[in-house]
Amino acid sequence: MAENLSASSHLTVLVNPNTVEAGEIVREALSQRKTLLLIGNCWVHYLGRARSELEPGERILIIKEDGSLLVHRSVGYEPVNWQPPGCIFNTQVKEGILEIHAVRRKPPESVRVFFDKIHLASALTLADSGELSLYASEEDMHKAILLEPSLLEEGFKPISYEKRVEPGFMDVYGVDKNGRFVVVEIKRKTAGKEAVLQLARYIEAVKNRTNREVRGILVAPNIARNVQRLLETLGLEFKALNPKKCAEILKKAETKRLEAFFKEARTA
Amino acid sequence: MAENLSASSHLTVLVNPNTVEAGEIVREALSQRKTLLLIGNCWVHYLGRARSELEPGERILIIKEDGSLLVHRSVGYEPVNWQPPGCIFNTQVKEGILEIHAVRRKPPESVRVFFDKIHLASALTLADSGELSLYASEEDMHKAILLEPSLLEEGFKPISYEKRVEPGFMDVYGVDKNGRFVVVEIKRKTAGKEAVLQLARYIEAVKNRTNREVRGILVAPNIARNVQRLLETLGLEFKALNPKKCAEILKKAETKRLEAFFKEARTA
DNA sequence: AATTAAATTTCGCCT
DNA sequence: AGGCGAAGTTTAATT
Repeated sequence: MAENLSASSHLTVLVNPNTVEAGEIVREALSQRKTLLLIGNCWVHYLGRARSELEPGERILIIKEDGSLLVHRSVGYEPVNWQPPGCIFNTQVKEGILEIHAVRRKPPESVRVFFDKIHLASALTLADSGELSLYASEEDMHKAILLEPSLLEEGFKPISYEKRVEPGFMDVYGVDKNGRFVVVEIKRKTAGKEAVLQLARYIEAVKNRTNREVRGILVAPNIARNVQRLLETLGLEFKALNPKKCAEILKKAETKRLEAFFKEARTA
Repeated sequence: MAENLSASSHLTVLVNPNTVEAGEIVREALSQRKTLLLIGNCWVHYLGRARSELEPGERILIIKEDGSLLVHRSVGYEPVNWQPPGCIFNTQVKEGILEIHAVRRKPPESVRVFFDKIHLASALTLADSGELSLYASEEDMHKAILLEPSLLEEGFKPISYEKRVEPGFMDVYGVDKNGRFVVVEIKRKTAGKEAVLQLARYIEAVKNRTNREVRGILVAPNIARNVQRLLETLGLEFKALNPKKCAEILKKAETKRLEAFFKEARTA
């Protein structure tokens, strides 16, 4: 009844296989470290950090080469059931039902997926060496300010970055044109209460250690209106800076300059 | 060159289609609110809260009925590129390249996926009304009530737990704020007739032994409608309680307990 | 609608 | 290996 379409050794496809035929595909994928794709009616038991039961319904099951498992419903960004990479799998067909069991240690977890009807089964090899480049991340904003300190304000001189202090890591740390210490907290998107409080904690820590006055500047594309008041109350400052602009600056700047800066900063 | 397998109106599958043929499937899925599955060589541009570029490689693209988009690589739990539900899509085939463009407002974001080779294309309808239950065990519900008796009602004080009486073991046994005895029967799922009758038997046994008035409370996420009448007839009460909520309470309590322990350990 | 808190968070980096 | 912080976090609950 199933129609077999093996387009190549990289792709096996079965449409409407019975559970035994599907089981073969599953074993092929798991044993040969291929990606498995299964679409059909299934139910799922999960037991581990929490526990869940998923009633029967038609879903998409994906098992990847790294031993991760995803069960996706017809809606939603997140999988309804899953297992992170590194699982060990077990498969069996009993009384017309295909069971796939994924287990991992640390933490001990188990996901069991049961299929009684499979619409599509496929084992495939995905050749993928392409690289993902993420731009305008928060780290890029750090770099941009180190590279072009006037982005923060005229005369600012960075001393260190990602410096460890009491509550965590300060994004950027330096002195202004008048020689006063400046702690900079950077957010890629609208700064909320958390960012302000975080900055306040750093300020407090640095004040205690240096026994000198310290300015705190929050850098973000914008700040929540109610948070603005909190900022002022705590005697902190805000500097609007667009991540996009940082990306452009980084693009213009040569990698060499950045490397040179870090080398110099390290020896300083 | 493509092999067409329309197993039913709910499932269209094309193996090794050209980009034009694949484009038809994409449009079918998008216009009819079906789930789209595309496997092939693609590259992706993302622009929105951040920005990213994904170099060419073989991946799995899923577009769901709710307008969410996922691009999965051969490894990893997370999609390499995605778009949350509510996107608007645009498709075109130009110079042998299939482009799918997903846009959403608030925040303004755009994901463009380009395919130049498609191994598998499918449009499908996933019938899925199954419910996901994420919960704690029945024993966890017992513990939660013992830990936080107000979950049952204000002023309740548990006396014993899993106490042996004539027909078996009572789940929880205590007194209410007026000093009246209370027998509690707990069910993790919808309470049925058996649960009510079980509770009635305990009540009877306790009444006979104590010769005092005894209240009976059935605790469950909900109760079957016809059973509700039986419950009232027998003079029993119902208290809705979600297993998930119990799990949360236990988790919080555990956290507090640990914090207390560490604090004590530190001072010791 | 905006904000806060949780998640079976996952993921990466550093100690 | 464990711990901490960030994420294009997403999602649910709450104001």
